[in-house]
Amino acid sequence: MSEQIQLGKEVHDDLPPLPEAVSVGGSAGIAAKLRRAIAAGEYGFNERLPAERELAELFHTSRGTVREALRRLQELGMVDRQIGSGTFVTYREFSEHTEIADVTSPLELIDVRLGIEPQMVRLAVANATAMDLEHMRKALVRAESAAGDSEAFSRADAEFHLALAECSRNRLIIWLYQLVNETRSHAQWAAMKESILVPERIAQYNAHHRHLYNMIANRNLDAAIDTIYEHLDKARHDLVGVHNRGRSN
Amino acid sequence: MSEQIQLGKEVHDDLPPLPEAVSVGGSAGIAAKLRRAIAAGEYGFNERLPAERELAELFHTSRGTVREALRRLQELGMVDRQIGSGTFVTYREFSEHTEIADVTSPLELIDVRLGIEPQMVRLAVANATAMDLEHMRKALVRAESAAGDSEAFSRADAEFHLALAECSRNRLIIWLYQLVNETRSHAQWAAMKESILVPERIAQYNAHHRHLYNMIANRNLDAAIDTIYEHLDKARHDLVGVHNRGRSN
DNA sequence: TCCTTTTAAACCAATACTGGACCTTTTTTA
DNA sequence: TAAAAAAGGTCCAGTATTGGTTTAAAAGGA
Repeated sequence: MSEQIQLGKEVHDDLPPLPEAVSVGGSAGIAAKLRRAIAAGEYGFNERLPAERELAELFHTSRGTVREALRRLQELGMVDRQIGSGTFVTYREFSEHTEIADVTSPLELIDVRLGIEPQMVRLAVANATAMDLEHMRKALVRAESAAGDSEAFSRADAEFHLALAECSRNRLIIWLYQLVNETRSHAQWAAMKESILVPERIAQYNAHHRHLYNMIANRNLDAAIDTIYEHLDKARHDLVGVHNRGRSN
Repeated sequence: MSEQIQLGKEVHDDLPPLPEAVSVGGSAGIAAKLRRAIAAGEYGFNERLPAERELAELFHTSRGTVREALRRLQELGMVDRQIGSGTFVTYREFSEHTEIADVTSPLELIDVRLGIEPQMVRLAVANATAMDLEHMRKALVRAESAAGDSEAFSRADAEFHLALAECSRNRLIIWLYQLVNETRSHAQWAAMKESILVPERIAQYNAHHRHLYNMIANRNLDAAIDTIYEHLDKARHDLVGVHNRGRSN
């Protein structure tokens, strides 16, 4: 394992050892090896695999065979490939929090947020420091500049709400909300992002965010509370709308 | 989702013969390395990372690539960047429950409960089954019969509130409340229990519990909500003498 | 033989990386 | 107090890399 991270040293490509890597099976064998390497965490979530041409050389095979192997991994949902960019791992290693995320529905999640976030807002109005507010503002700006990209907005949105949690200056709340955010970033919700986060809704959410930020900065408790309720109510409404439409086939 | 890890057959092949590509992966790879370095504690909370130009040299890459990697880390909420100052770690490690319990004050805990429990009550009124109510009633009876023993009451109290969480039929809420309860039962409370849980207060708490149970069983939302607020307000008051009138939904 | 897989090469389109230069802000130094 | 240094923010054009595709030949197995 030269996975060591030594920033003070040279990060050099020593050519990796390659003992009979081409032992069995053509593309199938290579796919199996890559799958195991990913499952073992050798390539973490969102990390990039070596380029196809590079893998071909490492496995002493041709690029076409490597591509066939990667195609299988893609079918398994373990990697995602992008022209000009690379092949990225989409497989998440199981964490201690993964199980709960897998059995939590988006609606349940909203119900939890309806409990926690208004309280976060109350505490934020009382406790937020200038630096907390600055973090919030930065996430806000990022979310606003990602108006067209549902994926980028989703990330910035999570960051904004986490910044809100940090405004509460309550470490337990921050910690709980990190777990909520983790749940939030998981599968069921991910599948829905594209259909829910249309530009019009993103604009509305951003408007809520900005108003919420202003009200917290102005220490206007009642208006801030109203805004967060409006925000979450709308999120739930948008969510239920998707469900209803989905059932009507 | 758990089928990828299942390999009961176990080919005799060695574990991942695949070389880990250390210095490949572009900006994603560099982001991954930095993320691991931070998670490993190589750069602690609020510590400054090397300057972008330095990192570029260390990783044998250009500044733009390093900036892209730092941008990802910023999106993950792991670092914050200040013009003229540098890039600072904002990531705190809360790996184990005991750690968060160590840094959580009783007041912080009450603030969290003030957010979660009223929502639990709302959901309980809507979703509680007969069996859920029976669990609650049993814990209630146990708490009432422990009127003289602060330790026994404390356990029964935790059980009662957990039963309340289960009435919500929301798995995420139940899971979160288990964590809250864990924090709640942590050592630093032990000393306080004796001074706070005098028989008179235990009697009041029990009265709250019974009323809350009745209101939920009768599906009386408003009265149930009022009761849980009264209960938590009193707990908070008993802690620090501060009265909270934070309800505003 | 016939069919599938693998190899090899070239080209395409999309994206990322590079290596500057110059800016504003912050920090340090003289 | 003023100047210098250092840090992140931004922009640019040129170059390199990456996955996608096609083609044809070679290899391997039933």
